[in-house]
Amino acid sequence: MLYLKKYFTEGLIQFTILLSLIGVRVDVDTYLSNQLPPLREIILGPSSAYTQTQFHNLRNTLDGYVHRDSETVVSTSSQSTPSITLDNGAGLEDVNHPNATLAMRGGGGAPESTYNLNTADSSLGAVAPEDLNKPDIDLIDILWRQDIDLGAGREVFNYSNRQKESEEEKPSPCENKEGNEEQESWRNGVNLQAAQPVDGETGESIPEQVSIGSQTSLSLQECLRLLEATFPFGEESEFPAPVVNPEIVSNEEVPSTSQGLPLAPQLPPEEPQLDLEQQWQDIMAIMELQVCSLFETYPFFELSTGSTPVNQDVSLHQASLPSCSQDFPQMFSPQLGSITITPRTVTPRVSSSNSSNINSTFGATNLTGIFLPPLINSSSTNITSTTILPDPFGTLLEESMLDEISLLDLAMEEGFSQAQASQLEDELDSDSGLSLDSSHSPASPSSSETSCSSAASSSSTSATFSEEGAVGYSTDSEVATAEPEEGAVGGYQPGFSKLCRMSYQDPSQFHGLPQLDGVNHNHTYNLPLSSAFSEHQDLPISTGKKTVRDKSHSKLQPHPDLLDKHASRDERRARAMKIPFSNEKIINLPVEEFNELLAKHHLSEAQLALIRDIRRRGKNKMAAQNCRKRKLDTIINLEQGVQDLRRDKARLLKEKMEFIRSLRQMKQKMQSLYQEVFTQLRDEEGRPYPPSEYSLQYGADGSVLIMPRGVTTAEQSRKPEKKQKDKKK
DNA sequence: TTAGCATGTCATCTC
DNA sequence: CTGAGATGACATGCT
Repeated sequence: MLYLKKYFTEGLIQFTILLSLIGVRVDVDTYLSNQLPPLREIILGPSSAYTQTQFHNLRNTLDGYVHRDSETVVSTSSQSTPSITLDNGAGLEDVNHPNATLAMRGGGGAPESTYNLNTADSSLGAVAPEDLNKPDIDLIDILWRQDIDLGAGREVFNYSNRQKESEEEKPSPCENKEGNEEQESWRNGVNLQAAQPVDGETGESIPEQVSIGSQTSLSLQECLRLLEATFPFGEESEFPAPVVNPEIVSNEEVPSTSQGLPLAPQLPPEEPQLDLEQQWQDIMAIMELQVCSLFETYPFFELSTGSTPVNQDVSLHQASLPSCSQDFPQMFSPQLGSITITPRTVTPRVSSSNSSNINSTFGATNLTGIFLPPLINSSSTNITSTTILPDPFGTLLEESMLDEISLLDLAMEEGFSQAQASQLEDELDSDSGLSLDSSHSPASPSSSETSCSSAASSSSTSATFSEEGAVGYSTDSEVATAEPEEGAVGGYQPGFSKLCRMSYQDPSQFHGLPQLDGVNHNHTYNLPLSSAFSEHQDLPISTGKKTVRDKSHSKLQPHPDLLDKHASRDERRARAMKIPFSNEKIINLPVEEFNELLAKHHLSEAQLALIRDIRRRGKNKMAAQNCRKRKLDTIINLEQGVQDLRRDKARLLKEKMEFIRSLRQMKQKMQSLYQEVFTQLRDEEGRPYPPSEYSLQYGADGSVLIMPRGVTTAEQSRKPEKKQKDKKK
């Protein structure tokens, strides 16, 4: 845990210092006004559990701007032991407040959470400039380390300390001495629980009965108005007066696991957390990789050279998610900080409420639940860990299913050169087993037909295609001219047909592999030469492979026997059987013309049978070629579809990451508003409400209540009128 | 010599 | 029923 904390601490410090240096100011009003419509539902969404929330004290930023002081988010608790004393599960209790409108409770949005350094991640995620580069980080780190070297411990950055100073400068007029003391102690991370009555049976502190009357400070109204303006709780314009029901308060004493406030063991054993730490370290390592390779240098060039790029893109945001859950226990539990600072304050109240209960608190009526992730009530015990970890890990695993091509596609979109992409793709391997972009072995120079076929089916280079095609064609012509006697026999000339009929209009289409997008889906490449060729016009153009071979032989040994030797079997048979017309005619003539042709000649049965076999085989041959071509086209189309889908997947993933980032920012802002409002609340005596005992809730009707923690929703439903207090929205 | 590939052929099925 | 096409399986030849 210490390691993790250090991680977060340093990260937060670096970031916050940077923010201070650059004077980042976040315009909450503008942002929220624009983002609010979906905000509520987003916040209420299931992913809320992942969202890091953070209570930032915005006392001094009521002007609608959130100035994030770098030091305000630094917490001494970061160095402390993980939170243990979880609040009574404010969220859990919230669930039990069906009628809860904005309820005031203690502890929920504990400002202490603001102190937690673990918010660094969320801060980074929320406000970190995307262009934050490593030198900046290094500079910040150096500055921070200098502070440390100068003797400024991390406590120097403790928000509470600074808050003290801030309060000294701006004392609240409504605060009386008691209130100041309480608030100070609260802000200093002192466990208020220790100073409050604790139920001896349950270990839960008994919330102080507070009657929020008309003396609610004006700042409360202002804050609520601000909150209302930025958060549409409902149509109700007035908040019910928050009234504390003594019964409810008393009921808090009831040990209720149902409230998610089971008595938890105190500090969990140190050892069981070691594994957790290790796991977190692993996650952090992944996050670092992602941050470095994806966000800061999103272009792929690092991915291609770095570790497996696959999951970096995928799990970046996912990996960051655990951090929020990790943060919450400390962020939102006042006791956590107190424990860290004053371990003696650890009480049996430590809550180890499990996530299931916590999740159940994520009701729509639970304002705290909105702002505070479920884990707010979780301690850093193993229970919590086990409940938290599966999610990020599961997500990682799930996202790991994203194939490498997603990143590859992203790279392509990002301008990744095709060569690099191809290289990367090769490295990433292909599950198709098909290498469409494979460098096709050049067709045999001695086979024009082969070259054509190869070019068609195997996507040979255009150079090979055009060159050999031309060669093949001229060769055939030469042969045809040189050896007209072949025509007498009439032969099947698939090669000639291909050369003449195949319409690979643009051999260059076969460039741009591996997609083979330009593959021309022409299934007519095997159509024989026009049947207009008469028998006497039939040229002795044999099949391509034979033609080329004939070419070489024709110049050296133009003997017909040798030519016949290389003719197709059917051609030879046809010659042997003295078939009076060409195989091309036999094969390609329409049935009627074919029958007429047969009728014109007196042929023996053997000749007729041979002719029919030749026709059958010839047609089947073309059919087979077409079939193969179709297969290839299908594969190519499928691959293209896969690529498109991968591109879409990568794009959607990118959008998802952006959404998550945006959501995180919005949640942080809402959390800040929550805290701001809460910290402005004063009871009738002018004292602030301890966040450990009260929390804000809003109801479906839009009313906002401040409710004491530990009050079940059932109790609320029974006596809501006693607890609710309409507040100006 | 062998593997891989392109092509041809056959059998079978469908229309 | 026949012819044509489609397709799986196998054979053949080439690199």
